[in-house]
Amino acid sequence: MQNVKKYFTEGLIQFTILLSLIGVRVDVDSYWNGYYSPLEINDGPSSAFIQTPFHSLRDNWDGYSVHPKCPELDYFFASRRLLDEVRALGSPARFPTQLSAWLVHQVPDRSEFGEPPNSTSSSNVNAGLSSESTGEETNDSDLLAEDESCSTVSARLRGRQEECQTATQLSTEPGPYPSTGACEIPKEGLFTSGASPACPEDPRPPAIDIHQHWSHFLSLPVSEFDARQGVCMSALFIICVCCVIQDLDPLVPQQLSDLDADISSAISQDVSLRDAMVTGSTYDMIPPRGGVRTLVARQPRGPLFQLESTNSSDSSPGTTTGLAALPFTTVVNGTSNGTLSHGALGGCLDEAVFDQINLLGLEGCLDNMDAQLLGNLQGIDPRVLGDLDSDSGLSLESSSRGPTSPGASEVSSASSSSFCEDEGGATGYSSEADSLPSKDIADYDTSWSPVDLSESVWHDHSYSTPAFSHPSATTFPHKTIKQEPFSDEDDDGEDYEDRELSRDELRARALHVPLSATEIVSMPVEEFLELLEGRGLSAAQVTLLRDIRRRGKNKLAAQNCRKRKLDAITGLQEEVERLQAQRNRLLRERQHTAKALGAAGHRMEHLSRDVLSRLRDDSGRPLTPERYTLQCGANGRVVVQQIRRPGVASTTAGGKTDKRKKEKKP
DNA sequence: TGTACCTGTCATCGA
DNA sequence: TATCGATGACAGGTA
Repeated sequence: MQNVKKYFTEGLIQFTILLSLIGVRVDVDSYWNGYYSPLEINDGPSSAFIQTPFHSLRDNWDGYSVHPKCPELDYFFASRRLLDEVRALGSPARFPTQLSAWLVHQVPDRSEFGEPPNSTSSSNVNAGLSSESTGEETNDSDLLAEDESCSTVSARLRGRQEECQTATQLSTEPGPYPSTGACEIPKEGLFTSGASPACPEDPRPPAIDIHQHWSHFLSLPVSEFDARQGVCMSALFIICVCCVIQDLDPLVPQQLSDLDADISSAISQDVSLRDAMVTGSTYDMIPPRGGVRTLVARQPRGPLFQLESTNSSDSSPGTTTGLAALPFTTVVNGTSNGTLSHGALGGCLDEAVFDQINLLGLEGCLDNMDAQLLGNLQGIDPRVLGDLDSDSGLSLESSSRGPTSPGASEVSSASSSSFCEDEGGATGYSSEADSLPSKDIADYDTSWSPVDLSESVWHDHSYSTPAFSHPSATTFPHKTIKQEPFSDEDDDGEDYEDRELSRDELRARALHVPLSATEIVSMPVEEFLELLEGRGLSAAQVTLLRDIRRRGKNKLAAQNCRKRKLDAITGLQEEVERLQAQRNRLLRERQHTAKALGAAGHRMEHLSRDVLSRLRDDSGRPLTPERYTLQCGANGRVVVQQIRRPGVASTTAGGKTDKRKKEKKP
């Protein structure tokens, strides 16, 4: 298998050269650096395979790891914001998908058949890339970018001297072409023998040379090259995709054998690139059941490469498959296996996403669905909406769940604020009836395919969507791994209500307390006391109300307390790190200072020797450092001082001092 | 089965 | 004295 991978990898490199020669920019560096979005359109109306680096955002959905200079940053945040708005509409916030790759192959340029390169039949994607796809507005920056791309490719190909030489020979073909690298060679020359329509004024070298190069490059006979070039291109591209999937993205679970099984069929289909659709897990709106319109995830059953020849634009808006083929599912779901997604060039993320939404009728579907959801929501006490994850029916939307919680508390709040809290974590005294609601909420209103979402979808706990507890109003796409499919017994409406109520609310209902736990906890003290006194409640009701309020308050207080504790721990950890860094810095400074001090001492010693050697004592003998030393006074004057030794008299400048001392001593 | 973690609850203290 | 917030401790549930 390693040999196969190596072979495919080398094939990828070769194909990189081919793509560069035909004008398709291949950013190999992005592959090696884990930025798996190598294919970009450089020009040409037919080379419309584009990829949006959804998977590059796999682990940086929060945007932290996006390079600040990344040109896609703005698009990224814009798309994130828009997608959040889509989530906020009430639709299933996460669209699981299994589709990781889509396969397209090069179709003959329509310009070959005399059609204008910018005809309306060109792909929409190309239309969106007019500045590059037209090939006429290429400016210097583009050329520089192409140069960089080509140089990158060349740098990656140093180990393959032969191919590199071939590529260099092709790219530096003598002629009127600017020496901007292999990317400048018009791809038309590869497929047609005539001059390229992109640059009609420029004479082209004989196409046969190019064919010979290509034939040699592909180790194919010249006679076979013309007939097989399309297949070769397709096969190479498939190989390229296989290499990408197998070698470059370890998250892709599909096996190469699965891909190989589909290659033949894939090649046999004449699919336009722009028609290649992203297919993933799709949601179908099943008929209302018990008043609940349930989204059913439909797992794609086709081969990995969904070479559907149906034009995506034909999808009528508003159809029930509007949620299908969501291109941003890979983005939304950070744990998706998606690696290759349909989309536009880097920077066209949001356009691609919402173009797909529009094309596939998601907009209409969302409208229909959300209208229903909102209609149901209107009948719900808004305060109840936050009660779902609370055992006692209390809203946990406290400040402790806010996004400001840093560090460890952020993790805690992230997990607790998600849907998964319903199932994860303790529910307190949930051995009683109150353990039921959160655990089985999704049982009665969700229906997922057993093979659906199994492990790759709902593990992302990082998003928070307000849940509402009304069973007939929503679906709970979270934590459905353990959820049983629809069962008849789940249709019992009273069961719904009983399950979602907490213990305290059940008790309150039993005692006919007309208020919810949220109301009891959140109301002011005066109002609460007025409630206790003014409504003629029984002692049991009053006790229960006090207990509910006390427990609810304490629960929130406990949450705040834990949040503060985590914040304190985090702050202390940061403090420790800061102090350690400061200590290390001070140690380095001390070492540096000691070293500088030693050097200064040495220089002082040398200077003293030099000065003393130039001085003479009263008898004309040079001063020796053994007997004299230089002393720097407070006023900046330097004096020679004789080292006091028994029986040694001072001379020169130090004589006066010694004399004065001698005079003072008696 | 043991362990870590999360969460709800109780008891207690101080404001 | 009642109320409330904070916090330690405990218990139950889950992975």
